[in-house]
Amino acid sequence: LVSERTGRIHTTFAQTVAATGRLSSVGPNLQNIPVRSELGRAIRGAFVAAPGTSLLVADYSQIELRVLAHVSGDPALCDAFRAGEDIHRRTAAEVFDVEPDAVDAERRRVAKVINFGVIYGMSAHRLARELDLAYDEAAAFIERYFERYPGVRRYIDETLAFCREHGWVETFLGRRRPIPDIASPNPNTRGYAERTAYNMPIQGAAADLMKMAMLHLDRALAGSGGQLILQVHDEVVIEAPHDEALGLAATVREVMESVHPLKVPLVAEVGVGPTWLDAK
DNA sequence: TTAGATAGCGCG
DNA sequence: AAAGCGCGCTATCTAA
Repeated sequence: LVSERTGRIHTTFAQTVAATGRLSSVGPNLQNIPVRSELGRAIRGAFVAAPGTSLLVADYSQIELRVLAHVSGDPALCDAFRAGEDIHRRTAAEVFDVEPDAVDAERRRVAKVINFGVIYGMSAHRLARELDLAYDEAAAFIERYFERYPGVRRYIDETLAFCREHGWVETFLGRRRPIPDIASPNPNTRGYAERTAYNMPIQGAAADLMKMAMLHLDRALAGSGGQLILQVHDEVVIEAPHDEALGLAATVREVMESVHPLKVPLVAEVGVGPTWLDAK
């Protein structure tokens, strides 16, 4: 897969594949390079900057949950992000009815799974299995989540009502996805369509924002030696000469955070290093 | 030999 | 795996 022209490996980004508006990466897929395990991290460390350059890795912090706060307008969720809180800690505090400072690691872990899972329709059954809880306990957590974040419940209900009426949903920036199965008589098919319907405006909006940011970044980098070389959904990798890297980091962060004003702040974190691993 | 489907596993 | 969503690649099996 090494290019004869550049001596490097290049992916191809497919722009009309993912139904949510995300890019996909093929030939090879560079959006699923391992990183979570020890061995995985070693593999990611094999991706190195060209001689004389550094890698900048810039990723959006909790972008989907921030989009959820924006589209739902939920007071507690918006409040948490505006205050710069740790969102998983905040959810734990809400669900377990304790002060954020009193949240231990275990309860934060539970809340993290709830934050990522419940809003996309995770069942109490799966939550129970994943967290090794009793079914009734898991069901109670989900119920509690929606009590504390009633705007999220409203967002889901209103999005489903809209989808049932029109047969499609859209991001707040106007990207549409047809959901014909919303009217299916088959409960499994319809259930899948419903979860898809309220997921797409969130995942899709995050994709919209990143695409806009990439256009702005390309423009901002134009006069420099830096260039975009990779995108991994909520993260971009930029290669820049050593002497420009640190200065560009601040610019990249500013461009990404100001791409489009939301009801809550957008936060981007930028790291610099000799490898893809070190730059995070 | 090739195409299509499935299982398993990597990422956000 | 599962009532979380979105992808791509390799190995394996079946059918043509």
